[in-house]
Amino acid sequence: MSTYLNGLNHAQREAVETTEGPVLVLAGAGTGKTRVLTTRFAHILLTRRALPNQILSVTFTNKAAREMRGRIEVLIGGPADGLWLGTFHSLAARMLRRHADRVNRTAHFSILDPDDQLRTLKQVMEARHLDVKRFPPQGLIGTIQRWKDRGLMPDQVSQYEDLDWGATSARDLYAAYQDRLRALDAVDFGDLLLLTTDLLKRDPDVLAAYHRAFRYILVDEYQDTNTIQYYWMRLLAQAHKNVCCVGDDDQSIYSWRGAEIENILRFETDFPGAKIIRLEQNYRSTVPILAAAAHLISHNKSRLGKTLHSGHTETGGEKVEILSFWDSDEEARMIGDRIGILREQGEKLAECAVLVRAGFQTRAFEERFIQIGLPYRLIGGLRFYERAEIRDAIAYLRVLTRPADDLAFERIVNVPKRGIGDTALCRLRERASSDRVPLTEAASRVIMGGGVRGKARDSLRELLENFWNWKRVLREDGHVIAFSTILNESGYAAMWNENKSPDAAGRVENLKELGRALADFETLEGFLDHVSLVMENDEMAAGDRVALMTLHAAKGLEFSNVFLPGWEEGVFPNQRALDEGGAKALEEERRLAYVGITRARHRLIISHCANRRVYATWQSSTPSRFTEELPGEFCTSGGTALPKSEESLFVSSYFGDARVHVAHSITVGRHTSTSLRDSDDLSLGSRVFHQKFGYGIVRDVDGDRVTIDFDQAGEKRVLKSYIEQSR
DNA sequence: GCGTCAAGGTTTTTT
DNA sequence: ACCTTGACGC
Repeated sequence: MSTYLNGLNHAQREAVETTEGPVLVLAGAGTGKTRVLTTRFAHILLTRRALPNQILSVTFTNKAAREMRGRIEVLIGGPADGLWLGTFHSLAARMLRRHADRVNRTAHFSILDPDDQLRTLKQVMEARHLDVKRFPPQGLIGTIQRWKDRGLMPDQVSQYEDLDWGATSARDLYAAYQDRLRALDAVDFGDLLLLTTDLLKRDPDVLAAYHRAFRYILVDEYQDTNTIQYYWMRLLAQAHKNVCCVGDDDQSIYSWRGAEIENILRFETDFPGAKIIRLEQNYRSTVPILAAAAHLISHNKSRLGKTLHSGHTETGGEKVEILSFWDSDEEARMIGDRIGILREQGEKLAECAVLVRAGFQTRAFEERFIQIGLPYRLIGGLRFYERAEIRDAIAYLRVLTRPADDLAFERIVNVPKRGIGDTALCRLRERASSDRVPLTEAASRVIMGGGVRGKARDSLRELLENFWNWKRVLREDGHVIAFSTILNESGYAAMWNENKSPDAAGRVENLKELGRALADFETLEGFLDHVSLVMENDEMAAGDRVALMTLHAAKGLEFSNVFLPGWEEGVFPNQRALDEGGAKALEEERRLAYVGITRARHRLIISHCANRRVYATWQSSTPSRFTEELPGEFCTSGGTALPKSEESLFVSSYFGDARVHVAHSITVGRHTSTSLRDSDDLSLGSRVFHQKFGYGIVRDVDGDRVTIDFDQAGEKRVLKSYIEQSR
């Protein structure tokens, strides 16, 4: 009989067995969401409602897709090939390749990474003589991306939300950028969904074909879908409406990327009669951890309302620890030691995770873990394909397979150095734009026509000849052999082999790794997509290691022991997020804290530091307001920093010969922390002291920045937190 | 065309 | 403190 249904609770079972019609599963953290999704998948197969390739399963990350694939393979007892299972972007890419001609691309279009995007936009701006300094292209990329997230083509952007951008406007630059992408035979991440959705809207035949192809649709992490993802899903689901979306509004942490929590509310409107199932039995965490999560998230106002109950009968469990440390080095040291103790007690390192708010926080931990020889894996960070050597190697492959890919050509034309510099490249660009041909073609024309002379000409000719040879090798001997031929004959491999810098060896290793990965693919096309959409940094993935990652990267994972360091105002909640998004952002920060807490099964240790290094200087910091939002009866406090009551005392002291009002002054060893309280008002004309520039008079105050006329250094704009008032 | 030096920004989170 | 970028000189 159907053993795969055994052990499901009532709600889970309902979510699995309600296969027909629209279903929205509101699944709290640790309520068996993934289990429901995979069992539902298996149920549809085993009751012969559909074949494996007739189910479209969408996940948010590649990691989630891999895990789901693995679990499905266990359930159906065999390899799960040919499934339509992946991220929104990878599934959309797969569709878009099939119909590339309908969106003015070849089937071999390139998928640009963020770096390529930026270069392209810069070029577009420079072509219009826009000052890249006054109008930062990064900002414009963000604006364009958000428009794409909302499904807006350039001509659909209303003039009211258009922005002036020098002599032109953001919308016009968006249009020009899209034209440039088309000329490059390329798309960016956002286009994968935008162009696919546009095609499905425009072409009823294509849409109908997908309606026939997919009988069932499953969507994971539904709370994090943005508008374009929602349109895409709705278009595909509208015929049969057999769509099951699983999500948790309390774990919505991607609004900055255009995620719309409204999609959950919209679901009931767009799919009338949708069945709503709530999963509220938590099987993951102990009572104190659940209590901490529930207490914290109850401070949020905008929630759909969902109560998490413990699915366990036992009521024990260690209290949540809240620790105070002097600075981030001590925090890393103590957490490292603590993990060492856990290991001695028989805990697996792979069951320990350190989850941080922002990437820069991982450094202190990496340094400490290396020092004490604690094996760890850094998840996220610089992804494999973002490394320069990988991008270079890929660019060589792209130049050969995608003739219009000027970005790839420009990237490698002078790497390794061949004496083809700016002047030669300018000639090529001029020729390319006047003849309306890609750079590779322009290069051969310029050589013939004599536009470039000397060393540049010889090198360029040699490179083009190499291109021809490598293309032949690619055709005749396949991509694996071609890859090593290219690296050797181009001099690229030699460039790194001869490099004396300490990371050169690692780069050579990465190139070898790339070669191995290449061998896993039948075609170069499939591989290139894999690299830009899926490939992650897995060099340190194997073995029993502590996981070190951002909270965002931790979504969907669970660990027995979870450390949440850096719970300080400004770091978490993140000041920049609050500045940009206000009260709404605070709630999202709180949801992020909720995600962090609910990753823990047995042990949860939250910590904060009294001092943190910001760029080159020390700043004192106060514990995160979130620590106040945890239930006291389920928490204990500890750590090595001074107790909070003493810490918040205001102490008058002398600094040099001037009396200074010190917000917070703790002295341990040689460290002394002094700073101006945020609430301190600086009046114009008052005399202040700055640690680097000395004494001066306040001339202007702008938020946390102050313009000061220094006695010695002249007028400077400095951060308020670095100055002290002298009275 | 390439190397050296100064200046300025950097640290939010990701497909 | 670090890294990337641009200006300048050879």
